[in-house]
Amino acid sequence: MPELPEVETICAWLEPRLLQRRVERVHIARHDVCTVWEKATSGRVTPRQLLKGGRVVELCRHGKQMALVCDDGRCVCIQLGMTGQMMMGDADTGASVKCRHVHVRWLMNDGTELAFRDPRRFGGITCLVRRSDLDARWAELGPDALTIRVDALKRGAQGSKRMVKALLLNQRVLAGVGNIYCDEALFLAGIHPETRCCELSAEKVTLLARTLRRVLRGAVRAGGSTLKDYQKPDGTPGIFQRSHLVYGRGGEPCTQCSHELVRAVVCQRGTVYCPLCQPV
DNA sequence: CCTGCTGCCTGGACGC
DNA sequence: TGCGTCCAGGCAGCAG
Repeated sequence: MPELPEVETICAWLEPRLLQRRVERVHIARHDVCTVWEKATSGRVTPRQLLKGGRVVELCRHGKQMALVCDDGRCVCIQLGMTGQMMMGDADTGASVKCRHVHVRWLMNDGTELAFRDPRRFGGITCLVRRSDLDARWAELGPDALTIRVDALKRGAQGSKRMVKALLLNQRVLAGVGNIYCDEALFLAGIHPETRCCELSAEKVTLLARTLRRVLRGAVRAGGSTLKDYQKPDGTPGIFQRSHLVYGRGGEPCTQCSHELVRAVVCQRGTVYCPLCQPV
């Protein structure tokens, strides 16, 4: 599932292939995956709202969201949800042509095609009219997790009785962390996922911020984690899944102490941790 | 403010 | 081979 490192990898791959290209045509196979920012559902989204005729001047990311920005300020903000993919290739022979669940295609003026595919449709596309709308949308999220600072994390944790896992997964506190990197960071920081935020020492919060940045940076370097659906826009996988220490390893021995890793449900999410290395 | 629950959605795994 | 069932989980919305 795409979290911050996967989206960052996708953006980095797409940027040189999209910048300065013009969107010649937009094909919308499913209108219901598209919404217009701060507009009540007033009919179907138009190709123009999806950047038709615009020149791409910027690709950016905040947390798990990515956006294409055109020279006239129009933007599309893309959330990949659980199973969303961006595919890019030749408009006639690229992989997306014969794929199911491709909901939107952008045909560029150089004969390439960008496609949004999302079998389970937990993701979606938001159209924005001005570049400043994108800033407004992203201002509702917390700071980007890749560069999270200790004081921002402290503010979220201070005096809060919620569990630290809930804190890390809350995109308004910290943007970009999902279930995988949450569990990985908590393991490496030696923090039990059910620890109440107010019980965390200042040292632990500092360690957690540093660990989050380290885990996410490492995952970006590895091109993200490919479990099932995620792939880079050219179809190649990431390799960070090989580095997972707890995620998907319930029942296996802990890499640090050999004790059996526990799988439990925390915050309604499947959660894996080491009961010895991550004491309550 | 917080937690916990539901619903959205498909594909893969598994049991029979 | 083909059913039925369960599970994965990001996020919005709602009740308590």
